[in-house]
Amino acid sequence: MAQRFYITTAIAYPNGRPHMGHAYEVITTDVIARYRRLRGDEVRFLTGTDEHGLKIAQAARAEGVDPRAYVDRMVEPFRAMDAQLGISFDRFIRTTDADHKALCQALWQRMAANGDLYLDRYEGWYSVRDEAYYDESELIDGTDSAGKAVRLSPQGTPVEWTIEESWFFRLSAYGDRLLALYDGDPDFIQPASRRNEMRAFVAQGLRDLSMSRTSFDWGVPVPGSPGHVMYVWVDALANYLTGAGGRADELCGEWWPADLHVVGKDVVRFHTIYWPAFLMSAGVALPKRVFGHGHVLNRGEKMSKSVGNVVDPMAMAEVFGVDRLRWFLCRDVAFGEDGSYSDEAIVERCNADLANGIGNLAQRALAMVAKGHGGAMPAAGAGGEGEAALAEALARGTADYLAAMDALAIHRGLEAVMGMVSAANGYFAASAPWTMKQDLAAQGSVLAHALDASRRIALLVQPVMPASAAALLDQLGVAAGARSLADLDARVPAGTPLPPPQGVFPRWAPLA
RNA sequence: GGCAGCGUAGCUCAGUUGGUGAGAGCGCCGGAUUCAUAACCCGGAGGUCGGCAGUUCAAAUCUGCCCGCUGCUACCA
Repeated sequence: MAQRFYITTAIAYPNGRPHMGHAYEVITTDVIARYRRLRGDEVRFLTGTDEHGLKIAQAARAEGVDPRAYVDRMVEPFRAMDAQLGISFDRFIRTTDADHKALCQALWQRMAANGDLYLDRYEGWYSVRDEAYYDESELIDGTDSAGKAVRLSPQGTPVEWTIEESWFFRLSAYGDRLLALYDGDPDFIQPASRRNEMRAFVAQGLRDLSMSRTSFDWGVPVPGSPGHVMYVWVDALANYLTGAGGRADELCGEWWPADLHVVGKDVVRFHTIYWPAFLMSAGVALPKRVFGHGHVLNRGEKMSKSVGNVVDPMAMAEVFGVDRLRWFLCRDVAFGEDGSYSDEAIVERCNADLANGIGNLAQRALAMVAKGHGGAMPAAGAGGEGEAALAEALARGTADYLAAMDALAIHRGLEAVMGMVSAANGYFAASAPWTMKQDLAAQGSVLAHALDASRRIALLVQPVMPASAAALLDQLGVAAGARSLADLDARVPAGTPLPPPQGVFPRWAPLA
């Protein structure tokens, strides 16, 4: 029976254009989703946008448009990016979707019914200009026009001690249960370094959480409490329930609980402390795992407008091709850690792995088949030591790949695949089929073994490079219905006509 | 400041509970080869395993100190 797998990305905050960080998250999550499908799992993949909150309201107002109109426009580049990058989501959720609003309010009422929400006052240093509270430690000292010493926000705007009515969530009551969760299931938070941080955070004691705002209205209204909108994270996190098919009358949709939330390391806290606490309060099952990925840096530097290194992932995909970008990000960046990218690194990596490795392996065998074997898959003989060694390397590589992918070590999985490529190219060179012109059967056998290695490799890289892998499998004569993990040992029958070879992974010429 | 972690070949990193000769990939150099996308294959280049001092028959792997770096340290997300 097919296993069900519900996977999500964090939802993006569309107060700007999508950047490489967004692309990285949806790509890696897509790879995992496709991998599960390849394994035969029944997958639900959710992604989308987080459209409420102060910053959106401010940005909309700055443009003099309605917030709804603003987000309707801002969401489009995110959709376009997903389409361009081949993101195979099942639903693109927007927190402004009608079904989501209803679910949020139901979730709220469940938490309230459990006695975890209470009305109190939130006090703090508030900047009217920024419409935001700041912690004492964030304030800087300055002087006003009269030369008097005053306290300023990090943006240099004046702040004043303000008291606002707010709903609070009894987060403080959940510390022990959260610690028990982390300790009872070490995989709940990954990587381990993040788990340690979150554990330390909880262990130091939790304060109750301000759950509503009255200073602006762009959010989900708190039921029965006019003037209050929900703290944006309540609304944002709840998207995973809505996306699972949850409704106001039944919070748990058919896909809940999530098997995996893939999120950036910067939002791990919200997903591993607030979110489980909310769910515990509402009496809803917890997600099984939260994975905090690292950030990808442009040449090792954080992207910033002042440095002038903000990269548009769509332009990048345009230049290099979607699959090259996907391959690079998955192969060159250790999943869970920060990584770095540059044009040079992408070209280098893709030329080495794709053009010289995977592509060349297929091409050298296919060319000989086209030339000397009438363009039909030759018969594979029983083979000798060389074939046995190759088979063993392929089996080991496949096992390593599966283990790594199951453990979310995507980069390790691809490393294992490259080991298979290396073994196959080694086998080809050692067998030297081009010297067997006098014995076409022997030559054909070597080619068949090499092509089968290519087939196995192409099968495994499908999650990362869907389009290229499909093109390669076409070249290899693999039937459309024989491309899942279950077909790993299904060799292409001898005699199968193979189309004229065409390089799937052309070498990238030196940058101009 | 507190807590956690890291610092191994030019680059990115592997190195279980301390023990035969310190590794991989990329890049680089040399060789071989010519089926292939000047790719593939083979070999090499030798890095005080951040520094110092210890524990031990034996430490990259344990302890202490020092230097450097990173992350977390809550209500913008």
